[in-house]
Amino acid sequence: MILEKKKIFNDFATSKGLRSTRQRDIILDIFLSTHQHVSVEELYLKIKFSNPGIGYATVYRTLKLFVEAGLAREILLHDGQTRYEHIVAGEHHDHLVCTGCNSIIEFEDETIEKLQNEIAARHGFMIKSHKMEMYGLCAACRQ
Amino acid sequence: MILEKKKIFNDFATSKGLRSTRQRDIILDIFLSTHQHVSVEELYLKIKFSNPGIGYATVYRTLKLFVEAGLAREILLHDGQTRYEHIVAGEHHDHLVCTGCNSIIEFEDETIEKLQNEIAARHGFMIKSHKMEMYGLCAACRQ
DNA sequence: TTGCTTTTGATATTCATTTTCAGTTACTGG
DNA sequence: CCAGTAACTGAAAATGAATATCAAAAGCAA
Ligand SMILES: [Mn+2]
Ligand SMILES: [Mn+2]
Ligand SMILES: [Zn+2]
Ligand SMILES: [Zn+2]
Repeated sequence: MILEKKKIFNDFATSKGLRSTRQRDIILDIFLSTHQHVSVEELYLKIKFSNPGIGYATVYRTLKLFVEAGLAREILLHDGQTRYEHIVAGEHHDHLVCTGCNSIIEFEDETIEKLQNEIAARHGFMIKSHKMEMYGLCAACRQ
Repeated sequence: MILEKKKIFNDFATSKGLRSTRQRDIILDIFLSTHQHVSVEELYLKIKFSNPGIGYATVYRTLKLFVEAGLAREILLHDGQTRYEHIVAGEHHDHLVCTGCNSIIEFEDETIEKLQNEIAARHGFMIKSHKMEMYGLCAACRQ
């Protein structure tokens, strides 16, 4: 799994003529070791802990490369922090975001995805990406 | 329609103990005269034109009041600008956003809304709001 | 190694939005 | 109608996430 993702990134880097650097390896390792929906800040702090030398800008730059490489997806919720999550091949999900405890529930719904495509088709629109988020209170936060 | 919205805001203001000010009246008038999806910047410039004295902060503050009053909805697309649109009672729509020409197509889909509620219910989640946007190219921009 | 190019990290900058605060204005009740 | 008081305003400063800058460092091909 992890080796596979590293290979994907290396192949991407090669095809783009990017150099192999210690920083990118470290950032990828640590990104792959995180759970879903890490903010840049969180990831930066985690990296900083074991690798104090790595700069903020490099983390930002590298995460964008992961997105380009198809390893990560950018998640913009309503807290002004960009988050990243792992892309699992052939899988897509959307989010229920609890405004009480900031937890995120993931869900998949084939029917909705299909309806989205129909709506787009009806308007002659070509979808490149979509976002669907529901904000509210999770079971625990409803007391 | 416009008078009705003004009444909604006045009632809201009264219920909250807010004072009636010239600035809020002007900003509401001009907001009501705009079309969908105005950015704060756009609205500010429009206001500035006829009322040079009104400050940026007041526009920001007042738009948030409109949201609270149920007159406006905040729209966060992915261009770093917060936009506001009019809320029409008993109506809800989502957006197709063209990344080519920045146009926005609105659509309603009862089935999707129903499915969203079912998903939320299944997770014991209480929805307060949701956002659904599809990004891509509109018919014109596909050439 | 050499030489060239990319990459990095510290720092400065940007840009939307929020906060601050002193002066102004709206309401209350006498 | 006025005075007192609390809310409101606008200019400017502050914030905070993200990006740009640029000199030094590192990767790579020969
Ligand atoms: Mn997710
Ligand atoms: Mn709309
Ligand atoms: Zn919760
Ligand atoms: Zn278009």
